Amino acid sequence: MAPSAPVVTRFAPSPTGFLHIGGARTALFNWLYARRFGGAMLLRIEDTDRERSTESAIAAILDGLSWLGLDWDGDVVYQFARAERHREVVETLLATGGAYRCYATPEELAEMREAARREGRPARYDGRWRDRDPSEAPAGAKPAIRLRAPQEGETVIEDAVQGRVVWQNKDLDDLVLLRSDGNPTYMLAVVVDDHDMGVTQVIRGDDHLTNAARQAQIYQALGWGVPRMAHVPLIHGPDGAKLSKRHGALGVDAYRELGYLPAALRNYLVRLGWSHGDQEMFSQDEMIAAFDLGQIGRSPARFDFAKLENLNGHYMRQSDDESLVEAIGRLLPTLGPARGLGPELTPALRGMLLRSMPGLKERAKTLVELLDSAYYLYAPSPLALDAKADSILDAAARARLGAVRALLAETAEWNAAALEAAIRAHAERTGLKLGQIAQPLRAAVTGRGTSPGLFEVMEILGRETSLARIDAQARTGDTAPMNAA
RNA sequence: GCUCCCAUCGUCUAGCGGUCUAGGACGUCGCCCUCUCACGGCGAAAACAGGGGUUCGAGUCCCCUUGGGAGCGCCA
Repeated sequence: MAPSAPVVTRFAPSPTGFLHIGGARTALFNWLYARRFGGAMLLRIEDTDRERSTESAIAAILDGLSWLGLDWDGDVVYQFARAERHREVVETLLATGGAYRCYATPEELAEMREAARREGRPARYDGRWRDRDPSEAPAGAKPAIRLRAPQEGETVIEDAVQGRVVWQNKDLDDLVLLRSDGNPTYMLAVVVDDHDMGVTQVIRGDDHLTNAARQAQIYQALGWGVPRMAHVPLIHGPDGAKLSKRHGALGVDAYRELGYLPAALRNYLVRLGWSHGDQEMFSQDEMIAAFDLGQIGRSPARFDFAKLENLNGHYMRQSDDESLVEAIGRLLPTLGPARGLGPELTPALRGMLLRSMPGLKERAKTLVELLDSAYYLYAPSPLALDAKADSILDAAARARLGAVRALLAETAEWNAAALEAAIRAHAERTGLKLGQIAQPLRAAVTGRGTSPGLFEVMEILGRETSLARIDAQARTGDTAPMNAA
């Protein structure tokens, strides 16, 4: 259903850490909904917790959104900067009787909760200052300001995802709007900011569902309209438990370093909790055209790396060679050192990578795998053999290598077609299977048991390097195979 | 403990009372292709949590049980 008024959504992370995967999906949903209906997505940083908010977290969130390709409209709103306005709103509430001063001490509050729990009652503030005369206020004590919430009737949220959710007002207590130190609480700040920013549709994690009820009461006290709500189930780890750092609660920057493409992550995320019939693959435009709140599921989804990898492989195969080489280049500062590579691609390596990319990208699921599978292009000399290559190169294989070496050296044209023709002819002559010759050659030339097509590899490596590597393995007896150091 | 939410293959999901002997995707397992590994193609195993209702008819609606999850701060 298309909203009647212009749509305004917002993504409102608190900058106490990186942009995690659940936040990324929430941002994506907000972004898609705004784009779908020609509206705007605003970005608000909820930095009212001065202790835990950091500049680096803000930077990480902004970077993460940009990397994912999610842009926001207008300037970033910083919630802390709006504290004055929040206090002003509380003043009006105090004036109309919608709020009152509460002098209960933290000790009293703790006692209240403990007693409630002991007696099996819901833990809530008992309203002891709700109707007390201000003259009874302890001298010099700074009060917190609480909402005078309705005590009868019910509070209802018509949620686009969860449906109609009802709370009995007797189960909800008088929440704090302004702390005794004069700072606004989150509950108040969200309401005022969403209202002032003209937010028409709130889309957020369903850990906020119960907050929605309390916020609705604030809206009502203020005489403001409540925005439409959509509470999206959280993402769980593979074990069904809450996402932890071990399995998926990584920052989006970590996914970047793991070698995932933004397009793949977007596609994976959009299908986590949302569906459009049987469609699995979505270009950015397709997502926007198809997205709506009604197709979001109500049950939590588990994060599955295997599916993300599959999707990533798909998007890599789809990518043009040039952009994959660029993507590897951007990852080199973090991936290079461990692989004996500098922070930048040398022109020579870049060239070989580009020529090899059609064969390479077919076989890798991530950019990291892509770089590792190209090992033979940048391997230092002497080439290290992995276990598989080592086992392929037994005495018989090395002997065959010797025979093939001379024949390869004689081929006039060093290109894939000519090399293949020469080897095939040799196989036919000797009655060997192609694999009996190709596998030892592959092991000698790449140091691995698997690689892109052998003849393309040899063409790109060039005559000199290829023959040198074959020589290193063909000579038996006096030269031991080099094992990975 | 209290309040609220949820429940289809291992995983993501389609299904919005009859077209469901439940469909797709990932993963898994076979086979084909093949110089290896991938890709691709073909095929297989794999689910409506349990119990009551409602209805001519229930995966689809209602209730209970069980099992998950979230929230219960002068955190956000």
